[in-house]
Amino acid sequence: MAPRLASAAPSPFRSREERERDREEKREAVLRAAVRMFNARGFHATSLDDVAASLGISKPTIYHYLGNKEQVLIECVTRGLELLSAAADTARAQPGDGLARLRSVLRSYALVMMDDFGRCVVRTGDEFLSPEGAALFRARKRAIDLSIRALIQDGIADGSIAPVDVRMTAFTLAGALNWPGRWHAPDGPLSPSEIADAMVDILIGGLAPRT
Amino acid sequence: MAPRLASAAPSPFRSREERERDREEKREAVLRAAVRMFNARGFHATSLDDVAASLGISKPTIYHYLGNKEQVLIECVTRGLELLSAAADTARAQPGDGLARLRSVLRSYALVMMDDFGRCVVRTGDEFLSPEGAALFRARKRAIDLSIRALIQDGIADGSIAPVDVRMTAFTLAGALNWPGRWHAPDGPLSPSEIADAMVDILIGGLAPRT
DNA sequence: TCTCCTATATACTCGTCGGTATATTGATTA
DNA sequence: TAATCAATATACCGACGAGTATATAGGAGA
Repeated sequence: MAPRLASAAPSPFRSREERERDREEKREAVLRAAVRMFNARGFHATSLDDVAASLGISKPTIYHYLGNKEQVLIECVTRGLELLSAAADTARAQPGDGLARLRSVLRSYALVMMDDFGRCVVRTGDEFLSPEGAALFRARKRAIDLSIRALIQDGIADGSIAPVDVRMTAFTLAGALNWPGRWHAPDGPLSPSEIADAMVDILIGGLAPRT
Repeated sequence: MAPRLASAAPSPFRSREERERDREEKREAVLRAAVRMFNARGFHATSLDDVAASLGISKPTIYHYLGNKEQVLIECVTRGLELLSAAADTARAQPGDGLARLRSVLRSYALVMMDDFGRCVVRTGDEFLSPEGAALFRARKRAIDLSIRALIQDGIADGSIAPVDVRMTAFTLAGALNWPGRWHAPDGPLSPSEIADAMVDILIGGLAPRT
């Protein structure tokens, strides 16, 4: 049999980068499986044995990739917080007045809340984390809150938003948008995008200045 | 020494009703202690030994009054749901147009969410309950949701509320008002009443018909 | 080829916690 | 006064689950 070209038949011998990519991929798979189970059954009610079983591997393998159970949770929450931060930052950099940009941020925020990792942020109370974990967690959530507040400020400054209590408004908006993270079922009749649009419309309705 | 009047010196011998009242009082004390710890540390992270210790009693005493751990949680959640239902029903029966009555319901709802038992409703996901418990739980939450929807309908009918998507509006309003149950700390600078007013104003703002 | 590192498994330890068996005390009732 | 019941405690059991000790197999590098 003629020897095959390297490009046609990928060698079973992995290079350095390939192995690192493999490793990353496996880590990611563990995280995905874990976050799904955490969301469905709760953190304390999910054992790492369960997570391992759902991937057809054994518990020590999870420890090999992720250290310990809290670390798994922290990585999941961090993923979610990163999505949220990204949503806030990119939408904030767009053109348009304050109200338009706020709308855009809220929409993205709502969508993240219907993603596995976004959900996890909302479902993970401080009480599940160690004090250090909780502090980190709070700091990141605060940064996102400040982003939203800044946007509301901008809107008030440029006249696209009525003069409201910035702090309470940010709390209220975020609170409402967090909620789908608790009840949204991916198989419902409305798509995440439709839900996000509907909620944002309702919330934004009261902010425009009365003409 | 002269014998005292019964009214002046309460006898140490308790009557039937007194004993029943005592029992009820103790049950209530257990529930209060439990709900506080559940809210602070999470259901799974709170052991009944902890709850018992916080009352200076022993675990079997809790079992004597309440059966088992899930029962304790169910009673707490039920208390909260009753407060919520009561808030919805009494405010709904008041005079005024739909918008005014909705405002009143939302305000009461928000206040309940800053009470120990109200908080517990929001912090207790279905995943903590047995299937039967979760079903009961969902049914009662649904009833409350329907109350709010009915009120929005009324407001649309009488012209005090703009024609909105009733279902999504009810979800959004309730979602926003649920949130204080997760972050509100009783020692913050704003009183529950102030928070409730501020949130309701923000949420209601968008519902009045544009003139 | 010998050694070392990575990935993975099996099988264990140990603490925690829900729940229970049983004893005790004292008031209630027949 | 004997029998009973309510209230409470101590001491235990059994399960579960986080985390670990240890073994193995095979590729990577010297």
